[in-house]
Amino acid sequence: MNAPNLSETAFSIAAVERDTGLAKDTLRVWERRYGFPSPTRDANGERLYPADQVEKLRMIRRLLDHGRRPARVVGASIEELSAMLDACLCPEGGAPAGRDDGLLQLVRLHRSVELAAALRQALMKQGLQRFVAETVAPLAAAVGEAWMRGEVDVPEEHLFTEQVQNVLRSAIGAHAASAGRPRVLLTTFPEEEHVLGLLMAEAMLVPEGASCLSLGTRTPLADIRSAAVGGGFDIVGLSFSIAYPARQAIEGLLELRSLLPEGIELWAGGAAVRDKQKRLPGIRVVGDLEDTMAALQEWRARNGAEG
Amino acid sequence: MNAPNLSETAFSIAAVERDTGLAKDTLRVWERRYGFPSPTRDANGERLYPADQVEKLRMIRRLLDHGRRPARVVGASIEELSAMLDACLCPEGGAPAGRDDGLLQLVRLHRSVELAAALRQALMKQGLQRFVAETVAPLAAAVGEAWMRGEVDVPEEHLFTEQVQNVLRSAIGAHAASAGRPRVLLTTFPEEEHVLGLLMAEAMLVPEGASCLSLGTRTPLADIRSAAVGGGFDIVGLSFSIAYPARQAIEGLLELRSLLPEGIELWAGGAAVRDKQKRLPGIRVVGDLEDTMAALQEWRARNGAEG
DNA sequence: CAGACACGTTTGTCCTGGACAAATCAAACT
DNA sequence: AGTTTGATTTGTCCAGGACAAACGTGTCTG
Repeated sequence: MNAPNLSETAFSIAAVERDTGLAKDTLRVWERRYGFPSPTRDANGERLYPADQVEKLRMIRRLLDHGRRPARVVGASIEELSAMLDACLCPEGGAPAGRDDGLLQLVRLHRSVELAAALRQALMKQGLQRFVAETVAPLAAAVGEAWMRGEVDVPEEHLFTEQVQNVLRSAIGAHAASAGRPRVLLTTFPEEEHVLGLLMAEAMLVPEGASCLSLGTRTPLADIRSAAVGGGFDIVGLSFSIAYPARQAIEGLLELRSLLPEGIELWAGGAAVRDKQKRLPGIRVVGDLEDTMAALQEWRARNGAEG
Repeated sequence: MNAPNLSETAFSIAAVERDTGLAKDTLRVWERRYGFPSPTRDANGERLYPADQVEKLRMIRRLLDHGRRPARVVGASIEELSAMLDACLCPEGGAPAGRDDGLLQLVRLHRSVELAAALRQALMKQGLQRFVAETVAPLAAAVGEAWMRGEVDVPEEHLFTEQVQNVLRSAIGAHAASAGRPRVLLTTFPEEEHVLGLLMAEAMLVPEGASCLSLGTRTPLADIRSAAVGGGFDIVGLSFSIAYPARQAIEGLLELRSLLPEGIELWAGGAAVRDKQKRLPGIRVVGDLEDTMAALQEWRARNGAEG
């Protein structure tokens, strides 16, 4: 009695917007067009979404992030959605997690203390760069896949991000602040809030003697420009998660490119820009973490003689 | 020519919502009622907000966060708004920044390397808890004030947050993971993305032997509940920045209180809930960082004998 | 056969103008 | 001084229409 039955609680349209990330307008227009969701109404005629419909909406959201289109997923049954989520992932490799299954299990089971210990141990054993490339990146991919499947939820994803952040920030901070070149400014666009990509990039570059400054996530374009120009940076690095719309990434990158002086390079990495190099003239698309190192070598080859 | 004149750029209603935190509905209803903002229209009849109006909206937003009411601020001139902002801040202490002026200057001037060094030095000198209470918290307040006055902008605020985060996460990570009581789960509500409050709380509690787990920001209510229950936590701690609407904080806290079993305490801290204790029965409002320690002592007095 | 172009469809976001409940303020009252 | 009552302010919700950008598909070309 103290804990209300979750199956009976219902959510306002504002609550659903924040829990699913679907705009109020979108929720209303789906109802009009597809007949789903079909919320009840309170005494004042306002929508009340039952918990199971909210859950279904969250599954739909995940499928949309993977490129499905609404007409094919809004209105499908729970079972069909579940099947689609499986189909989204299976073809891309039978056992994608591999040796990191242990860590993924720790995330799943909320074993935060053990997770932190295991991460630190791996860091000690591998060194920062290999730790990022061989442990953190695959684990992040595995968590992302499990998230897509609905096997991990918000708290697990947060737990994972927090623990990795703790370890990486400590490790990066342990390096003496370098005055070396290139000077790299790292951040994301205003709609992107995933920070791990930035930290992984920083962790790869700092041991090489580059001088990195991360502004964290969600920096407006104009502010990226002024920070880069005012701070005397050689390179601006942007990170994009898989949820970031590719179209928006390209548009934003081209605009930023036109804002920046030619002397400052623009690098972009992450799932949203992979394989988009040809549509991004004047921008260095960094395919993966190893490619980051290659890009750094190239920069030094270009600028070493003159700089 | 290469850099478009900022005074000529204009923003869509969605961009203004993102930059000011004012909902689209609110922007439209203000225009209808107060005649401000008064955006132009594009070829398609959609609102286009000039940059100076967006700037004014940001000032208005700051005043609303400080308790002013819309009728008195929407429609005032820039000069009047500026005067109100000064009046908001001056009475609360002539020289609020004091000894941290030096650090604030480093933030203002983007001296990231010096800032990081100064923070680490202060940490070494003061120890973690005093560092948080005497250096980080006043500096955060000073940055917040400067933000309110418009003297610092997005990049400075990000720079500050990142550097403090680096130092605090390193320091917290340096403590051996404790198995002690109480076990505290720290996070924020979905609309709140400021993380420093959580880190400061964690930095105060961990040296006392409490066992803290931070889930980071933006955790849905239902997930807070399941993480708290499943993880065997004694206390759930929520952090609210000054920008968080007090009404929404109270509503959310009461709802979460009803979701949590009685055995788990609920603590709330931050500007948005200060002095709201009487409206929050069953919830411990933590006034400031010292009060966090007091609350911890109280918990141990209550639970030490039996637990 | 890869890639560029044109065309119909899908889809998210914006619009107007009305409505109302919750929050707040002001005044009268124990 | 604190509480109750009534008037006003204010944010959010609703309906239903509109449209441009994104997308899928088929066609043509080198």
